[in-house]
Amino acid sequence: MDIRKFLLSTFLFDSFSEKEIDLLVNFASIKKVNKGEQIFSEGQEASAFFIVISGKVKIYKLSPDGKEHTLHIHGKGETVAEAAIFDSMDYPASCMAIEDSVLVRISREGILSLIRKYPELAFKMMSGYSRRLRQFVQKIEELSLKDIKSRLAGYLLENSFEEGGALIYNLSCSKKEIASLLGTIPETLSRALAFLKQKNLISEKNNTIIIKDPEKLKLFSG
Amino acid sequence: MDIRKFLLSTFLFDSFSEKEIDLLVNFASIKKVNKGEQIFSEGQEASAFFIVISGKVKIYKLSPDGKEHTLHIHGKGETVAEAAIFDSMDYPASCMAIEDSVLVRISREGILSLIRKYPELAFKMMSGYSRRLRQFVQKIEELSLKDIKSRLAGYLLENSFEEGGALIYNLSCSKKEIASLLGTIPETLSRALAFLKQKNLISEKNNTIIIKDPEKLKLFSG
DNA sequence: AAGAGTCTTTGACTTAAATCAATAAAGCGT
DNA sequence: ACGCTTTATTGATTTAAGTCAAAGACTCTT
Repeated sequence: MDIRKFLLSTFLFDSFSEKEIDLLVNFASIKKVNKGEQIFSEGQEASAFFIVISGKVKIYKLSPDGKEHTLHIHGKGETVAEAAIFDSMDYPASCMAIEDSVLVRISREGILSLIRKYPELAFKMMSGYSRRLRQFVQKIEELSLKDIKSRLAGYLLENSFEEGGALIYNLSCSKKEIASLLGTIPETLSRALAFLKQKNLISEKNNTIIIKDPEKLKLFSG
Repeated sequence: MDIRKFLLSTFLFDSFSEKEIDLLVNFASIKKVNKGEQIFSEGQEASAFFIVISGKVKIYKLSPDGKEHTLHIHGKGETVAEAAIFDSMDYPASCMAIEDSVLVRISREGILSLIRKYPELAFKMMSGYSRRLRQFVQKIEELSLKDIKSRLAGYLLENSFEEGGALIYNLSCSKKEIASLLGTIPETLSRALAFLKQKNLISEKNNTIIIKDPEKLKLFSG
């Protein structure tokens, strides 16, 4: 298992050179967690951030009445909690494995000392931050001015891939989780999916959604 | 408009010291553009990035058949094209003012040389990115699990200040803008305000909102 | 294979907020 | 001051999405 390759696939480090990645690896370690295991909790001191090698973890917050809202699900190659490192000493949300997972842990002190020594690395990371920020802005826009059907259509197009000439989305996590990602509840997602099926834009079997008419779906996501 | 003050109010530079801002200002200039004026074009060398002081600009791409597609609209306080700067790349899309606008222009070479010389500035900037990210996380949370009345109550408490023993919120911008900030429309904001007034939690006169009962309002924002 | 448990779907209902529409009030330029 | 435009409020209606409830499908365990 080559940690370097994974680091190069994250938005924060994808423009690092091999040598720069080697420097980074000095501060990285492997962390294995079981499904349901807590990785960190909201309010804890942020001593490190993580990158998922395999499995899936969710970032979530609890609302005052104890309801859980998933902000993000991180899969293979994605970074977790890097925002907490430079700003607060505390994690701004909680993180839990939703599958047995393997993570790279990068220590806060490690990454900070590295940037002090090699400021060029900061340029590359800031470019990554900038991109991440735009993702959030887009999510807020979508939440406030698109309905569920549009958000679902956009999500499917965004996360599908081509396979044998057809656009495929793999239902790798539960619809409950997807609903939460889209800022809604399972019932509503279920109805939205039914609607798109009924319009013959998608079909579903064996935990995969087949996008039958990407063009029309794109119109919907508008 | 004092560039220093403005820069200190942006998320990217708000933790800079006076001296650091002075260094930055050496590479900053004001750029005024009229509605419809081009700010940069796709493929040009990215020689600078911008922060919007007033007005609005759009980021757009032209498809091969000449059709324009708006990717994003940036308003006051937002950064434009900074990813391209850190990537040392060409502008990946074009930018045009859609209103008469005023921007700060910060040269690529300027900001890069500054960070090379003072790597600590990169921490402050990344910390700025982090804080902004957390703001967005919070905004997403509020949008998905609070109703307008709660969001308004929270917003008022968040943005009010004490004056003569009373909590005051100054209506410095139009209610239209506040509505947009809260992710709703003026009519709904108007009704939410009326509701809070009717509950005797707030009152309004002369473009100021007086929070008469902060404790009860706090309960509402929960 | 049977039972317990969670997911998922579907239906009936409720509610928050958007839309549509019509005034009223406040700015602004001449 | 006068129109003219933009902004703000209020009412009636519609709609999207949440809630509640029930049943079917799917795991997992024993």
